Amino acid sequence: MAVQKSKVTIFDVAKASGVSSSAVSYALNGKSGVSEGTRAKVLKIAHELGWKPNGAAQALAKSKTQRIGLVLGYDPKLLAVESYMMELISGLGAELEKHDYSLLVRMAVGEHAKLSIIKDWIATGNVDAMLLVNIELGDPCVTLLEEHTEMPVLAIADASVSGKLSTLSSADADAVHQAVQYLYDLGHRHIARVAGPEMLAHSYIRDSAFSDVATELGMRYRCLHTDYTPETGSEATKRLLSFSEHPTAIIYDNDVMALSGLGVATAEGITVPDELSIMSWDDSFMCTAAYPNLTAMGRDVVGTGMRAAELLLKLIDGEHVGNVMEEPYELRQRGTTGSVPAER
Amino acid sequence: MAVQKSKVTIFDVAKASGVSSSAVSYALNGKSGVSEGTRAKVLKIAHELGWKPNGAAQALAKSKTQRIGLVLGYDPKLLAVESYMMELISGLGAELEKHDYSLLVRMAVGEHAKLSIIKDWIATGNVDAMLLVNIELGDPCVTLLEEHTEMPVLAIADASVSGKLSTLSSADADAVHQAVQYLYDLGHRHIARVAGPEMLAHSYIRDSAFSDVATELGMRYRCLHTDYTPETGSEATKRLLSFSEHPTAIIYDNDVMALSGLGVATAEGITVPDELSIMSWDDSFMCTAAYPNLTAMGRDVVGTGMRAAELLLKLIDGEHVGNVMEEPYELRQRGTTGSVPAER
DNA sequence: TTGTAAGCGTTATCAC
DNA sequence: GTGATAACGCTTACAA
Repeated sequence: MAVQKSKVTIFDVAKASGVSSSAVSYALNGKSGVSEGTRAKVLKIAHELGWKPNGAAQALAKSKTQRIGLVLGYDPKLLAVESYMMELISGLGAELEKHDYSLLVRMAVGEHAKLSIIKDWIATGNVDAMLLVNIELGDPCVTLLEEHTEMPVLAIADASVSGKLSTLSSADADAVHQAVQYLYDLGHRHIARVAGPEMLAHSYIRDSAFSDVATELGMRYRCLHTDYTPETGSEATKRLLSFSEHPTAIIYDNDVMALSGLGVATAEGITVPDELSIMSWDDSFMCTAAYPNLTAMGRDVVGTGMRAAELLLKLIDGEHVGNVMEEPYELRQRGTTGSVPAER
Repeated sequence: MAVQKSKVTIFDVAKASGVSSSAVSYALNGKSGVSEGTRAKVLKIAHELGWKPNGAAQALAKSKTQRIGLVLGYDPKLLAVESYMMELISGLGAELEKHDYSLLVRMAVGEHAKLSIIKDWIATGNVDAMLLVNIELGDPCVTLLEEHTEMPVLAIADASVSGKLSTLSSADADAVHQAVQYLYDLGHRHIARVAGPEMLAHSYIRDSAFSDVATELGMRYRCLHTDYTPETGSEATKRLLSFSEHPTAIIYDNDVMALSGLGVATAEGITVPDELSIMSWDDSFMCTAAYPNLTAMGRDVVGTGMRAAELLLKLIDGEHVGNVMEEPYELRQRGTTGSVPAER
């Protein structure tokens, strides 16, 4: 049972069990073609010898790598400022693990890096399928992958930006409705939003939804875009509060900015939530660590990762997936939102 | 130049250029064995046909996968609560990208999962090298990898826990010195620390260093362990502040807990930094988003990831690495630390 | 300089 | 049921 130094092959197992290499292959893969007796013997010996299939050889013979590809945009700031990606990877990885799949990660650093990594994977066959995240408006990656139907792809995005690709749709639009209605019910009639980068597709989706819902409810709505950092979040907040008739509620696209917004309000002597309500779109540990705890729109990102893994495996099996809805967001009411003051 | 649907092989390139497959291989790999004329022709045709090497075939022939393995402990909370891992991955990935390497990620869910993933990689040869992070005290992974010298490994850890493995050593011990000395110079003589899980090797390293330095300087020092979440951070803070003679400064092992500690102090009417100084060990966006901004011990984690990638590639090339020191931490003084009140 | 052919370790297709 | 043997696509001696 000692761990073998030199790698053992099916030929070694075959010799040790006195059968042919193909018999070994059948036995190990649970296929018919060998008697139960020899199968048992082969399995026993393979285990004793510590045999494991060589990944490269298996991949070459089966044209299956047992790998899912994930391209991350290289912006350490963006990646670090939110726990979204790490949670997604956690769920994805945990689910893939059950099916003997691994996650192959590459960083897209530079201009057309993302596109060329995808091209590379299509040509080299280094992954069995890909997960596409952070789609931008008019993203060329979508077009490329639409053409290459031989590469299974799942997009995590709003269905309106993922073209013909199979999609795990975010519940953003619904959540916007939920959030705005919540503030409306609290009496707010003038709200603002501190959003992420404008070119990100999901920013755009939220932008539109916010505008629509605010109009529908007859509320005043103002939106400023940032790069997700607390600095730009603070700036935006200051600008919003600089008007005498400032909004009575601000929704932030991530929790770091919500936190910095809370700080700005405090520094300017504006009481939260009595004079100003604050909501965060992400619900990370930060929201419960802050004082007062931040009201947030939360969702189960780890669960989304797991769901994505399941769908990817379906796609690899040639099953149809289409457009699947993500679990809805949940409004987690905490200490930074309240009813609007009777008069101002 | 149209993208080929069916994969093109070197034989296709060979036929199209009227040479043999080996000539093509030589030409494409920049090896001697072909005239410059044919090389140019082959390269041109290969490009026109959109040829890219098949990953599995190349891996099988060269016994090189162009992949680095990373095992993450599956605890979405732990992974999400800090940006450390995502930053490390960013740096790692960006540097690997330059050398045509990818990152293969697997989640260790369950008891001995980490160990068996490592065993799997040793046997299947699915990665060329491994990065070992989050080593625990007496970690069996270290022992296993020490035996398998054929698998290049870099540990990111304190050299005292990584055995004979090549190591990128954290500068934790030095940083502890720096932090405590800083508080001492501000007049603090009674400090406390809210630490992470006790079984993590780096917690232990810091534990020891803190004890030593405090003793050396003749300071009172108290330490409580948590699971890194804001809830346990708050609890620990409350306990520390419940004594009439409470510490005048608290250092937290991560920024979420520091933030929650700040909240606890505020809620109890203790002014920061006038009556209590607070420091965070990690410096993420949260520290500059909080109000007041949190003083923190920061370091360039992305840079550490890049350095790790370089060292791993060296190891793969058979070079000696040994024990390399990480860049030192940097004390980033902000609004939550100050001199101790003249009398209490 | 060029082409032929033997690996690399599997899986899959055949006859037997 | 079993065992040769040919793919899989590339690298690399070894011949020509």
